[in-house]
Amino acid sequence: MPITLKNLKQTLSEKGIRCTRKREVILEAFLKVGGHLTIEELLERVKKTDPKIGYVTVYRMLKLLKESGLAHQWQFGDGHSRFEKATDRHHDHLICMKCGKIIEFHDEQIELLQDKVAQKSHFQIIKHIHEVFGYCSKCQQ
Amino acid sequence: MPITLKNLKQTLSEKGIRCTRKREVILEAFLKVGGHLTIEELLERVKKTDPKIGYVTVYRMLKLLKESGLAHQWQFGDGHSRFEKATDRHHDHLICMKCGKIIEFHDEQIELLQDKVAQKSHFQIIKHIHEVFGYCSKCQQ
DNA sequence: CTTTCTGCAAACCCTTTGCAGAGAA
DNA sequence: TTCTCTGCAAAGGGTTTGCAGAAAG
Repeated sequence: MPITLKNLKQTLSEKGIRCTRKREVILEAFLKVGGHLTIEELLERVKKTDPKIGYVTVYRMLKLLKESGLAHQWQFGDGHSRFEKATDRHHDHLICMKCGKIIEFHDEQIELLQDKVAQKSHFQIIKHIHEVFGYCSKCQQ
Repeated sequence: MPITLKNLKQTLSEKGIRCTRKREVILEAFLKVGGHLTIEELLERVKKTDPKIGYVTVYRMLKLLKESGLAHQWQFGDGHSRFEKATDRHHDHLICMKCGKIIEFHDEQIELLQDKVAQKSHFQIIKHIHEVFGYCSKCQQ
């Protein structure tokens, strides 16, 4: 079941969370863009529809989505939280250190090996970050 | 070649970094403790030898070690930087989200598959982060 | 002496919260 | 009306820096 604006709104309403116009705008932007967004990045998109929406409203909306299990929060270590739709198929990234291009990848074999490693230590995996930094084809010298 | 206090000091001196008594104390503590230390944790150890050493001095020492390639800095997402002695061998981490335990792992096959993924996109790898979050054997219910 | 270190305090930067007015039900 | 939302401004919490005095070379 893909997350649509409609059923997302319903899920929220069932939890007694009001769906204001501003929250709709934030939801729409969040669903449309996809990927791992910082609060600032989402705010920027959202402002194109309604420039009066502020940082705090986006922040609180993402917090609600996270608490409702509809979004995941990531910390990649650059000091910015990143949020991702909960039902996005898991993927990792190749990140170009020069132009910032992001290439998504998913390798089932890597995931399986990772599971094996965890099993060896009786470790229960909840989530993982696998980010590869370097230079994309255009930025290599 | 294991990192000893002696050759560490030499490496630093070659870079024109002064080795004061306070820095020696910090170095000794850093080498002795091992593991993944936050600045506060290292400061606590260091204060047992010289209570007059402050947070900033530890902070700047770790920054120097990192810039000299003698320590690695990690961000595990709890808002605290963690520092680790540089080792010859690359490794990644299983991180317990409850007790904070850190299990190191290295899997050559994963690295090879990662190389393959990058090759497919003509991507030149410089470094990567592969952090697995979940619950260690003791923290599972 | 000259240059680099050190500690304090303050600046930073992102996140989080208190509060009064705005908006939904 | 009554409740929740929203935005501002300010507080938090860890990291980073400016500066004057201390210490190394």
